[in-house]
Amino acid sequence: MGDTRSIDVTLFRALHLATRQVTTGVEQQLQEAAGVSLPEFEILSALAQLPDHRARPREIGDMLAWEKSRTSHQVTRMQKRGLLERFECDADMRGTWVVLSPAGARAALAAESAYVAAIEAQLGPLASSADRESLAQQLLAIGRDASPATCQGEVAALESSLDR
Amino acid sequence: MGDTRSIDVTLFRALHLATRQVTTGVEQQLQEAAGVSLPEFEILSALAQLPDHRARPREIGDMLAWEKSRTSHQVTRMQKRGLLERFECDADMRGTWVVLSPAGARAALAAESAYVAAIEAQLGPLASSADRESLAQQLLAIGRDASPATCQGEVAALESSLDR
DNA sequence: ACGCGTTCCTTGACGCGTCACCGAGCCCGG
DNA sequence: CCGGGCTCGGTGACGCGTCAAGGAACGCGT
Repeated sequence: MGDTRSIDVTLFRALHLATRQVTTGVEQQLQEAAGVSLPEFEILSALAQLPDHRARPREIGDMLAWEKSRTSHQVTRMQKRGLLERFECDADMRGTWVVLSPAGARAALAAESAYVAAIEAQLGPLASSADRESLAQQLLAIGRDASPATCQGEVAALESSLDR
Repeated sequence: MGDTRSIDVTLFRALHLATRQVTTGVEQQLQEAAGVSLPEFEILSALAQLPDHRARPREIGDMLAWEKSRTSHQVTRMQKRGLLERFECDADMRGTWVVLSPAGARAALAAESAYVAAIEAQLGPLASSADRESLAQQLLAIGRDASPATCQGEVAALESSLDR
């Protein structure tokens, strides 16, 4: 007996399922290709595309739409792994600089291409690219309309990247 | 300058964004309506729809497509909260029964309607129901095609619930 | 009856993420 | 110059999830 669930519940579950599957695949590939997790890659990538490979925690949080304590914890873990370093900030005595270590820069380089490759391996086999584009648009619409009004900046940025 | 990312990367990010937004909203509503988290609800709901409100950990894992150690940890936490109880299993001395406590049964009841309401509140404002249905189908296709071949059973179950 | 592989479940360590909270430096108004 | 509020960042506790490992019962083949 197929349960009489509303379509929305099915959609909700499908959303989770798809995200979980795709994410797991990407994380595995990223791990074996560059020895880095997805959250690690996000910070690495954010710092790598900065001219001097450094940023304040607050900036990182803004770039990634992360809470500051999340940023702090992640930086601490990556510091232990030797991917990042923390330095005092002369201009603002309560702040710090987060800087890519040499190892971190190397990892960022390796991870960047692995990241794209992994995602394309997961999502590429999907129908036409037109389908993928409209799918992305529908998902962004969900993100925009959802109630907790966090990270609208992210949505806007991604949407603008779609209409060329 | 819109970055020259491939569509797949945008799609990947959109997937995460949408899932995060919707999930956060649902969790909040579930929490304040029934005082229960989403993972807690999943176990509660699975047990509640069993005639005697009990199951072996392995069965729970199968129902939810969870690893057994995940199930074990989650049951332990919920046991501490008084939502569940563990009993020895006479038929198989190495196993246990996981049983809904009275409080758990109450919570399950309250949560079930809150869950559906919360999801509809998040996803309802979306275009037509036809759109939502095709969206769900596309997401399930992603889940089916993705490389780590976990939880294909879940995909199949949800897909069958779509074509009536 | 014995033994050995399998299944059942749990545990501990660890990564990730959130919340509540805190100390310290910054800055602006008086 | 001082005081109060703000921002900066970090910390601890906790929930969630995975992996690797392990103990104990089962059950089947001999």
